[in-house]
Amino acid sequence: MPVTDAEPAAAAAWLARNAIDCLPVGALAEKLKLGRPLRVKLGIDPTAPDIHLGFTVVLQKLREFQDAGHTVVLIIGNGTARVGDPSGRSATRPVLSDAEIASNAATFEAQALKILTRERLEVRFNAEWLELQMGELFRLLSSTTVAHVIERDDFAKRLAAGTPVSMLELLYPLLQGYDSVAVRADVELGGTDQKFNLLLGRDIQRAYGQEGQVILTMPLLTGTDGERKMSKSLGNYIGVSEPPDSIYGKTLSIPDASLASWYSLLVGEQPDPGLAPRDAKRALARALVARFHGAAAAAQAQEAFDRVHIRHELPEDVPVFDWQAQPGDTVHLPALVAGAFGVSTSQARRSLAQGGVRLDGEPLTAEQLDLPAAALADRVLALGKRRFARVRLV
RNA sequence: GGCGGGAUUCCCGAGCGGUCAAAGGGGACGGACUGUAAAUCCGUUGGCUCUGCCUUCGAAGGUUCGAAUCCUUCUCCCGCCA
Repeated sequence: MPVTDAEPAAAAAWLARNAIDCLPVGALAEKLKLGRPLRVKLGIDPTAPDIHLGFTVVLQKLREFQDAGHTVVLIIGNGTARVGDPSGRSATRPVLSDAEIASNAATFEAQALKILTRERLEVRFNAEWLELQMGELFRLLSSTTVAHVIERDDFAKRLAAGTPVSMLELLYPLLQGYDSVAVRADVELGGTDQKFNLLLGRDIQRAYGQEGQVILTMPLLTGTDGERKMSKSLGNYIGVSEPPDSIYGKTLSIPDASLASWYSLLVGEQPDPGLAPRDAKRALARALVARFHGAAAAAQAQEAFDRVHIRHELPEDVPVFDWQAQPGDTVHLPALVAGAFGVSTSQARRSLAQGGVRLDGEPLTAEQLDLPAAALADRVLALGKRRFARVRLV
């Protein structure tokens, strides 16, 4: 696909339409006027091998650049991962081992290709150029002042609060900027939390005699908790590689208040205003499953969810749990429940006491701690609303 | 180099030498309700052969009838001053 011949100002406006910042003002249109494919950079910290929905917001923007004929330069930060990105962190991040970095990076590209196209994609590892000689490192360090770096919001907060900030972390933004120099980036994307780093990249490029990159920041997607940004370490994320049922269910679990922002960041448009929140959420969940697993899987996920949660029926395929007993034996329920669902015996007792365990839909009471095995054979045990196991005596 | 502070159950964070498996919050789990695994409310939240027993409070020793709470040493972390 050729570089789009659309009018540069209009093209720039389109690309920046849902971005928070596109700086400097007017610079993107100027770059587009060059009439050549731009080099659009995105740096990835290979700490988490799972790409989650929040990250796809940025990836989709990259895809738009690709579709317009530009080149995406994906930088796997195997060099900088030895440092750890301090963005938004309140504590020092642990440094990853080479082995962890390698395995994480390996799964990353494959997942990114669920959204990016392989054409006009350049994948680079920054360890390639981060073995800096002292002289080169000094040149990089002299491009930036301490005052400038500690202006950054999270550094400022941590310093004010007296929490530690290591020299290594201070160095991170400079190394990220050096990446821009190394790949001669025209544009760099990131979440809004990356604004400082992206801007610093401009300064560093200019210190190296290059034209400064345009920076484009995308809004951060809220996590499934509806409060904090989606992040692997906060456990409020939906990974693009998760199974359909999981993506569907987790999407339905977001608070209604998150619907509008999820729609705008993930779908690109708002739901039909006449749609009830519940139905808008179902449509969103279906769209997301369809995006990563196909329309058929989406329909199936919805059906599976309705079956279990709305009609309170059994899932289509209930896992079988083998239990060693003769039909005449007595079965101690806490042990059975613990074994079937992988919880502790104590936890199983609590669930039993709270009426959280059902046999073929009938709640078991705390008094029935022992049942004859024959009463359990081939019946379905349920813990809570969504864990099922069919008991099979062996 | 000097002085001081801290390490508690998944996380944060309270914990007079006994009544501490350890407050409170978060998270998680279960229940009720419902339009969903939303919201709200209630309950539970170390393990087990469970009216009792066992293992936890950075590590190792010690004092004591008895320690998360006192002492010693050690490891790690942090602040202030230089």
